[in-house]
Amino acid sequence: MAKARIQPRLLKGFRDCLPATALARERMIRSLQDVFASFGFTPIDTPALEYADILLGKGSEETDKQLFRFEDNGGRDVAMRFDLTVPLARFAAMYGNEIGSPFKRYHVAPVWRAEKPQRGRYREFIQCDFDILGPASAQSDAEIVAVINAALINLGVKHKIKLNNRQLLNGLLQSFGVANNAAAVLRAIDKLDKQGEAAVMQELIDSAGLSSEQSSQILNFLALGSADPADTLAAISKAVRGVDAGEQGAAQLRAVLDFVKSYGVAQDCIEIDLRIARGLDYYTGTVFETICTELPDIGSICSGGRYDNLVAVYSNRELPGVGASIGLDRLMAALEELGSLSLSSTPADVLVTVASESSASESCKLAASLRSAGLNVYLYPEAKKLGAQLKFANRIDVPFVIVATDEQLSSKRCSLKNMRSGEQQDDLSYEEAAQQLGSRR
RNA sequence: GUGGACGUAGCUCAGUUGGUAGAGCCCCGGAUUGUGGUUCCGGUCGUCGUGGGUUCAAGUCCCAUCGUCCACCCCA
Repeated sequence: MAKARIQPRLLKGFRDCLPATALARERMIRSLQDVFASFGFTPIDTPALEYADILLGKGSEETDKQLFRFEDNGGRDVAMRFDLTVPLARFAAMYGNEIGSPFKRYHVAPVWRAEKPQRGRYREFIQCDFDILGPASAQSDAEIVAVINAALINLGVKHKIKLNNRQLLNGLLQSFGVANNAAAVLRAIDKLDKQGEAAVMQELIDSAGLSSEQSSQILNFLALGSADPADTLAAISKAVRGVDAGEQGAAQLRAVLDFVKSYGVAQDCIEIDLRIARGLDYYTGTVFETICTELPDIGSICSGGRYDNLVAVYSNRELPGVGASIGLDRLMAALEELGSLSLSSTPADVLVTVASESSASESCKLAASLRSAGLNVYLYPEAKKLGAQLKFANRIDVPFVIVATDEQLSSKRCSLKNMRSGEQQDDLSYEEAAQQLGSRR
C-alpha cells in the first residue's frame, strides 16, 4: 500500500530560504559583523525559548499578544523571544559580574512574533542587535547612531536616521497640557505621513479629547522639520522651558547630536523627528528609527533607543543600556525590491568537471590545488557527460569551469573555460589556472 | 483583532453569456558520440484550494471553509 503523501507546506509568516537568498543573507551578516567588530562589539548568543515571565510585560501590550507561547513537555510556561533586547537584559542580570561594564555586544538571530504577515513583515525574522550596557552617556547613544550609519553605508543602503527623546516628548506634551493622554496623542501624531493633517487633527480631537487649538498647536510643533537641527533644537528648548523632563530631554538630544557629528556621521543622514515615539515601553531616553530613503514605505529598517531601567527588572542592580536593531529580512526585502540585491546561487569561483571515473582522483587533486590557492572550488561529484556538467555549471551560474581530458590530467594540464564569454584557454598547468582565476576575481 | 482582493501545471498567468482545460517559462530527451548558455524538434506536468449546493452539464453561478496577498492596528 502506498503511504499517504504529506503535503509539503509552511506555516503562515514563515519562509524557506533558497541558496541565492541564503548567500545574500550571509554576505549581509558578514558585512554587519565587520562593522560591529570595527567598533569593538563582541558577539553573544541566547536561547530562542525563554520562560514566559521573562518576556511578558517587557515590550508592550502588543508584543505580549504577539508572543508564541506554549506549555513545554514539562508543564513549563515558555515563549519564543520577540526581540533580542529583553533577553540581553536577562543575560546581563545573570552574568553582570563576568561581563563587566561597559559591555558592548552584538547579536544576530531570529525572533518570532505572531502577527499577521505583510510586505516586509514576517512571523520569523532576523534581527541584528548591537547595544552598549553600562554608561548612561550621550556618547554611547551617539555611538549606536554611528554604528547604524556605518552598517548601512557598508551595505550600500541610502538611509536617514530619525532621532527623538522620550523625556523630551513627555516634557513637550506636559507643556502643551496633554500629558495625561500622551499615548493617544502620540498614536495619532504617528500617522501624519500616511493619513495627512486633517485626519490626524480629527483623531486628536475625537480619540485623545483635545481642543482644536491644542491639536493644531501640537501638530504644528511636532511636525516641525527644519533642515537645520540647530533651528529645531532652539525651537524645542523654547517650548519646554520650565518643564524639567523637557529641559533634560532637550539637553540630551543636543548632546547626542553633537557627538554624532564628532563620530563623523554625515548631517544629511540624520534628522530630529519629534513624531518618533516607539511602541516598546522600555525606552527611557533617546529613541531612533531609520528609513531607507529609496523605499520609505517599507517602514523602519533599524530602530532602538535607550532603556535605563530594563536590566533592573531582573536584578537589584541598575544597568543602563542603549542599542538598536537592524531588521535584516525587511532590509533584504527592500533591497530586493530596489533590485540592488546581488543574487547568485553559488559561492564557487570555478567548477572542476570530472572527465571519467579513472581520472576522477586526479580531478580531486586539481581541485585541492586550486583550493590551496585560495579559490572556492566546486568539484563535480561524479563522472558524467561533459555537456551535463557544463549545463549544471550554467545553472548554478559559476563564472569559470575547468575541463580536462584524461590525457591532459595524466600530465597535470587542464583547460579553463570562461562561462560568460565562452572563451577557453587550453594546456594550462594547475598553477597557471589558479593564477588566471585569481587575477580575474 | 478590523477591512479589501485573489486561489487554474513547479512558476507567471489565459480560459468569452455555464458545454468536459490552455500559453509562456522551467524541467527532461534529441539534433550535437568531451563543450553549456543561443536555435530547432520532441516529451513530462493538473483531484481548476477544499467541501457542499443549483444544473442535463460548473474552472465559470451560490454557500461554507481553508489558504495567500494588500491595507489598518502595531512593528524589524
